[in-house]
Amino acid sequence: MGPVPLDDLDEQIVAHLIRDARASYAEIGTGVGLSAPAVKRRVDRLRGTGVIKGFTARIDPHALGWTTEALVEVYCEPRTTPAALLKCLERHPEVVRAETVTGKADAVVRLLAADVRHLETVLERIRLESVVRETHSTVVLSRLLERPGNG
Amino acid sequence: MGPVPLDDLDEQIVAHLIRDARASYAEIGTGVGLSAPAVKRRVDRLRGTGVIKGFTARIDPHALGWTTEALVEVYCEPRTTPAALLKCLERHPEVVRAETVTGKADAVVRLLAADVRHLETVLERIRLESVVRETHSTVVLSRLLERPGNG
DNA sequence: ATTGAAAAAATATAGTT
DNA sequence: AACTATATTTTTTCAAT
Repeated sequence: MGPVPLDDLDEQIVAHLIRDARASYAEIGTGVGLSAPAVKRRVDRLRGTGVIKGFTARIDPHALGWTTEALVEVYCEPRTTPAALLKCLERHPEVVRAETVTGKADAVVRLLAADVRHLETVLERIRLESVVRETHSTVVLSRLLERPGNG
Repeated sequence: MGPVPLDDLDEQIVAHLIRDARASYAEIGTGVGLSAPAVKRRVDRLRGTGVIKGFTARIDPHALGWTTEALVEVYCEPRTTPAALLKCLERHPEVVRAETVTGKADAVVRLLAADVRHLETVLERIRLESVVRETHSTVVLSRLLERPGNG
């Protein structure tokens, strides 16, 4: 699982797939000066080595009426394992992302809720979890910048 | 720009595309009991209404040797507009995401760096920006949970 | 708004340099 | 490791219900 070296062609192919994951191999090939089968071989290899984890649709939650996002610092009870925290968090569908962090908090959790009222109920639900000691929330006002792929 | 209502079929199609953005229309159609053209029409409509913003490849930064992620609270100089902050942040390719937030900080920025040394140089660069007054960083230890699509 | 059929395009799998 | 050619699959278009 060491660092996988990408040549210029791989980088261009990855960049193209980040921009448009449904681009045809032929289209990508035109851009990088490769035939469609050659592009496919490289994409297969990039998936095999784990560089490309998969392809996903980017959804606009606002268009669906999910207007409220929050970043929540979660403080856990002593001796809570990451696995236990994960098991607890994945019970809540509003949790869109969670990662353990350095600092006072144990994890930062991203929540997506329909509105502030919904957000409040989610936070209540999460604070009821036995492994959660405390939560500090900040509400997201607007997305300034988003670079897909890693974002 | 009001909330777009999705019926069950739309929801299933969106869910399928979040799981695999390169799935063929025929494959999606088999899952939801629709013909390929019918699926395509719905996907086109979902793109038109902005529900689907696009399709992207999910990259594993670790596989590429980008091992260090950080969440940075950015405190701006008084009267800094979001537009000015954006203009400043997009100059730094390590900024993967940025959003304005409630609370003491003005924005939360996600950074992706090759290593801690690289992270340090990025933070120095950002702190040199005239609109930035202060930064509080926390380093990401591990991704616990990630639900693609909105994540 | 979906279906079905036909045309066009893209993909997978060869074999070749 | 990449190209060309070919068989197969998929996408797209269009007419019809």
